[in-house]
Amino acid sequence: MGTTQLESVPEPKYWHLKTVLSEALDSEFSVGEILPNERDLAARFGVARATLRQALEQLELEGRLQRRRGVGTTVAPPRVGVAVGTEEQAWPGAAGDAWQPVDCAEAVPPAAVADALETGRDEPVHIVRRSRMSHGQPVAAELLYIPASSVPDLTAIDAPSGPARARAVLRELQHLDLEGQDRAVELGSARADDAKELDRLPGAPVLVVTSRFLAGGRTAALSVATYRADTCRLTFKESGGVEIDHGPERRAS
Amino acid sequence: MGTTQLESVPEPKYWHLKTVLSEALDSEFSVGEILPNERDLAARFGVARATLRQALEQLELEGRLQRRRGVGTTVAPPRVGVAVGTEEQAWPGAAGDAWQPVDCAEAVPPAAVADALETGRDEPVHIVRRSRMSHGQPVAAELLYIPASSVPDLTAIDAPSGPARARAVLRELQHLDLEGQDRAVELGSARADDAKELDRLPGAPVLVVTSRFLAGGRTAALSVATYRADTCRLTFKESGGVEIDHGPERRAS
DNA sequence: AAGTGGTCTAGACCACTAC
DNA sequence: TAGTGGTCTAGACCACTTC
Repeated sequence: MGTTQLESVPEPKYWHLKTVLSEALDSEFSVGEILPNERDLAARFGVARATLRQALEQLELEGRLQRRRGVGTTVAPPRVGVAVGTEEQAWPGAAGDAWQPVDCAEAVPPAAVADALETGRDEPVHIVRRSRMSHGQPVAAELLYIPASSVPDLTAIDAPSGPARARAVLRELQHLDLEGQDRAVELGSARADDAKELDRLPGAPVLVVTSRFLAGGRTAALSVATYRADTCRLTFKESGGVEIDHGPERRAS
Repeated sequence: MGTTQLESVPEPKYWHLKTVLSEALDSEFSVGEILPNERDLAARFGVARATLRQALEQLELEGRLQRRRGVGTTVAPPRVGVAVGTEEQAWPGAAGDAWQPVDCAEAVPPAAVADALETGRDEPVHIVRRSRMSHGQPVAAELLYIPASSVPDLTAIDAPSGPARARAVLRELQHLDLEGQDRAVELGSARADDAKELDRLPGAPVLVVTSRFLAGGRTAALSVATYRADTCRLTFKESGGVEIDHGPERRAS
């Protein structure tokens, strides 16, 4: 371990600043407390505001700070654990689902989605929008892509759009036999619409969870969920695990 | 869907720039190609270099670009899928493990780790350092924390440190009954040592995967793995899934 | 209206790579 | 040595929230 030669690099100012601020947060501030404004902080540390901001940005990325335009910078609470890999295989919309249907429409999906669904690139699919809350705050926004062939018995009687339509589509989905599922997590930045729903600015870092639901030997539904990367820790429960409460841990420094 | 009122926001320049560049990348550049340098690009678009850099930063975060000091900015290949949730429960170091032992030492872990392991905060544990490659590039660095009580039969004959020691510790670990495991993913920034191993600058965005290995009713080992967020897509295979090849997909725009 | 964070500029110098 | 991206400055103005 500790024997990597420190190679006389002049540490960037913002990096050092970040360390100093991080320690100050641990010892001198409590959750929710408001920090001095950026101009004052920069002056206090004798750096330009842009440099100070570079340090704050990193701390926000790590979930230590929360900044809101017009308000100020506050000390963030520890990240909330958000369960993603519920072990029991279940379709979206099954009982106990953490998501809330928001809307539904029929439209042509992005090419990458169409390819995964093996629908034609010009073929419209059902797109269900859902949102997920935790501790009173929005933590994720989801787009669920469902080919018409996955919900063949959807009646024209159901509402043509809106939450009622979304629920109808999800209800039909339950009729299929779920054969397996498949998940991927990657870093992304929030699109304008997701950002608004997550109460962040466009471009904010998000964890993008792509899930494929398999039935009848093909992808019967595809979910693209964007989680706030600053406030969320995605948890995956796997077989045999007892219940865990990570509590107010910090990442190993 | 599409009915969120567009509220007359003047789109920031860097955001618009990002969009323009993104489309240019799709249509006019191929993977590995070198972009014009930042000063030229900024001049070409009529913006300050800092603004141009803000756009490039986002594109790099999304895995579209790769920037290397002294070299230039190149078009990044699609993110590589890296399997994380191998369904078969197995201890680190089991056959077929994707990780390569690098080093091993005995030291006091960070407080958060000690708490998770339920060891005393001053009690040293084995710390195994491992690295993971994919397509010839380093994609992740890991610290594995193993309490002495989890490997009681570790003999003094084994090497006191280095890769041989690491292998010895891992070998002993296999003797325990793995009862379950537990995983979490969150966004972080690379520490200096991880950054060097991942061939990135300190502070680079990483996906931190924390895994707990349960045996004998407690946490017998804890792994903290940091994956390059720019180049990796973490994949989780779950029950029943057929093999999937996401291929050169892009995230749904 | 006052105060906050967000965007943007036009420079400068530094660290690193490649020739 | 020349060229690249990385850091830093000292300003300016804008968008947003709160009072």
